Amino acid sequence: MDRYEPKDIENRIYKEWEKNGYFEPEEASNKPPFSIVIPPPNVTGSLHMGHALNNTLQDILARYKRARGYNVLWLPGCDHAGIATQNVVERELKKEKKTKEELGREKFTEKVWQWKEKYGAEIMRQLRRLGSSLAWTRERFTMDEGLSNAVKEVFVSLYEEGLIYRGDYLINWCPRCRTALSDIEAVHKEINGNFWHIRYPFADGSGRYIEVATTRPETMLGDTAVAVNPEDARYVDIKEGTRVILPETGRKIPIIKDSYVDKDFGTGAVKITPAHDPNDFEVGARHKLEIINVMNENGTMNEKAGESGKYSGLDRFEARKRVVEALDSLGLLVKTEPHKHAVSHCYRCDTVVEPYISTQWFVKTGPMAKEAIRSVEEGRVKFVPDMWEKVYFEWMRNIKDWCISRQLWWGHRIPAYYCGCGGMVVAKEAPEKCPECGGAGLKQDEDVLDTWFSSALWPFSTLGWPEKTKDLQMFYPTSVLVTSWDILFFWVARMIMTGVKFMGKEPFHTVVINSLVCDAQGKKMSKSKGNVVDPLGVIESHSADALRYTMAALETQQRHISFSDERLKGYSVFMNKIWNASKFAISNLGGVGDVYSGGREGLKLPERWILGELDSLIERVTRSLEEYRFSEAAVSLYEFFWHSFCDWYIETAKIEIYKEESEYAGTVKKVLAKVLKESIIMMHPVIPFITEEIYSNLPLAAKTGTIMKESWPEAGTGSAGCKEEMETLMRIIYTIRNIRGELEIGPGEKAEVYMNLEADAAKIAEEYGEIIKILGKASGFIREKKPVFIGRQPAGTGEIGINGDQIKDAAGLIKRKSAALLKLESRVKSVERKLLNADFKANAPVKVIAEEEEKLAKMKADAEALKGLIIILEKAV
RNA sequence: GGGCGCUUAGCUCAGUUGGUUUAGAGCAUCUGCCUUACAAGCAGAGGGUCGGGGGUUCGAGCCCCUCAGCGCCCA
Repeated sequence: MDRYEPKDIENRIYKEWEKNGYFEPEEASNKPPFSIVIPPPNVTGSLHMGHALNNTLQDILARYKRARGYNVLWLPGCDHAGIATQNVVERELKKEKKTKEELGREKFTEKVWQWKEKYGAEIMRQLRRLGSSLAWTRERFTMDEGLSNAVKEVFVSLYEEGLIYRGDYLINWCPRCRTALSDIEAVHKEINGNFWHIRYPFADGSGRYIEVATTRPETMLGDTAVAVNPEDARYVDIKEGTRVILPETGRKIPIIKDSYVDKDFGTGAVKITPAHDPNDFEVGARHKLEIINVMNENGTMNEKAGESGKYSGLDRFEARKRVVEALDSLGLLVKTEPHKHAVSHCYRCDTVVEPYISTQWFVKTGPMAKEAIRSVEEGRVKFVPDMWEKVYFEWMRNIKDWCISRQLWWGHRIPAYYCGCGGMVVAKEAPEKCPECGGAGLKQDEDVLDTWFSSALWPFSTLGWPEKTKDLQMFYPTSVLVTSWDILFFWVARMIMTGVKFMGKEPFHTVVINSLVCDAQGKKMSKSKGNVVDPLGVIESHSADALRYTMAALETQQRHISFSDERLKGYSVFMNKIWNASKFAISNLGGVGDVYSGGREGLKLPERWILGELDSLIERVTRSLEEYRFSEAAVSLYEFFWHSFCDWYIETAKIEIYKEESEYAGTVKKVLAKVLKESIIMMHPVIPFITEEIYSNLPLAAKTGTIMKESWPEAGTGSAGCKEEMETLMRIIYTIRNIRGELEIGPGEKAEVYMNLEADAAKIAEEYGEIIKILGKASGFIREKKPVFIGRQPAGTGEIGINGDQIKDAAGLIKRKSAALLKLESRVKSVERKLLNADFKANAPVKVIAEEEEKLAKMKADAEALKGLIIILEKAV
């Protein structure tokens, strides 16, 4: 075993695992199934910190469950990310000064497929680098034939049931991507805009006018009414239907009354533009208003914008400026006031989204949402942490219909076919004849489906549905979904809806919501902020294991976790610690054969103790993982391995091992082997590489070929009671070290130790004097006090001291000790008060009272000892 | 406007049903050490009264109310 070189070792080990098929589930198995489907990353993307966290957690569960005897499937794949992928390929084309239109649909999609092959493979490579134990034979892509078939099946079925419909509605339109978006793809952002107050003159030539206020003056060109609240006193004299002249168009539009208008906001009069505002669209529908669309698909104004198309061809923002200028010059602009308001932006390209009227396909979500709400209400799907259930309910109970058509070329083409006669067929396969007129030449819908429509089917489409495959039978419903909360609505909610609808069963029983990874300052990582940490870079400079440990340790079920270099470095150092401790153990395990498997009776205190600690570690880590408390598991393992195993057990073991002749050394080595082996098995889900490498070097007889085939350890028994004994021993040593520190006795210098301990502690000190001597660097023990000694009382066990003839800083020591005494005395008082309280005595459990009394006694003894010490020190000054 | 979350040591965070310590960890700080697994280390030390206020209780960081600050989601 030479120096640990994570990079070479990690690559080599991963290849071995994959080659040996360790990631694949057993085909025929008696083991209970455990399955997870990966949240499919975009083909356009590369691995970011969010993926690193998300996949680390999934891998921890997969590896843990394998060790627990489950037949595990963790299914890999990626999704086609319609808009995003089309965008990047279009950008590529632009470099060659070409457009997708020049290429044509077929050639263009070919190009995208080439892109997908290249970059999809890249992200899968990165997942491998992270150590993900994904079943690569099951890799899927949302546009695979099978998954595409599932999409068609679902579309047709929902259509036939009336849950998918087509119609003209106001949708969110991205003028840059030139496609419709769903409501959740339009992201609200606070914008510093203006509120323009505009006068619309009455058509009767009276010179009277009505003042409206708007944040979007350019849309006035499409106004078809002005609305006021019927209760508004300012407008009671105006009869409904009174006409005003719409400036810049010359059109006459009516004043209508609708309680939708907030009379306390602005002027109380609202311009109504049904084609360009969702609320106005509804008002328009109620009042049967004309809908005038004044824009083109690319966000420019069309020929209907202004008198004789005055604004036609202008970009909407330029048109806004011109309209305001024109109104100003006409004297119709009353004022411009700054106004902060929410504006929708495209979640893919951040362009301001245009509410736009067009023909689109929608999913009627109500009925499916109702079922999906029940799934969570009735506990068939649980969220971890459960706080997310509230968020889920909130959204699901107010769900809107889902616009699923996208004006793109990359994606699942909508299986609807149109005939010249006006007929339409929705079918999985292209029909030969129009069912209405019998004519041939039906044309398929040009549009594709929202990527999330196919992602919604992921838990069963990936397993082969609608075919009745073995995988589907064995692994659906999947067990756990691990994902980030930012796609709770996009993905999780919709999977539950389709799962219940098409499989009759929820797609998973638990949704583990992982945190969003932010930078060290808690800010969201983003390219524009330049605070993005590249996980591959971290893996290169540290190791995949260090990154994974950091991720696990940080995952405390908060919304955000802060990734910092210091934290990473800390766990990187821990890897080194593990490596070195293992190196020590392995170099001493020659010839032990196997790990200790005997009872605890014949063992000495350190062995009994460390095995007991191991027992409780096993219980703790197991419980933590069962409850998806990743940080707790990681922290427990760290604490145990470093501070129990390395700091104490290895140090005591050395004493025995280094002895020339020690019969007991063989037992110590076996215990050492057991603790190390079981520790690395438990750490393996978090840090698979280093644990595999250590495992392969363990000189033990009974080993499988890989740590991946080892079973999860089981807690033993028989160490009860030794925890306190060991702690007494440790406290004696700790006290000696503490005194040495205060006396500034160098580590090379040995000191005579005075001990006067109570019975139990004295017995331990007697029996394990050698350990105390070596770890406390004592030259010997004495029973008589020297004239000047310094002692600190290990609570309740007696007195310990070191000859303090050469106290270097007595004054400083007195100061410190006096402060400590003061603190202690105030605590003594507080506990005394508690014990004097009759109500406490009456109501508290006996056990608690006894504990408090014991606590008080110890504190009092400590205080007395401190007092004594201070007196001695004062004499010494 | 509706909803949710957060506020514990200088920093980042634990603290699982209210009573395991005298509220913990890592990093940072201070002191002393190259002790044959590890200086990416070892030994020791200092540091918080748990955002403010009120309440429930024998007892609250943990439950309730309220105020303040920060953040997020939905409209």
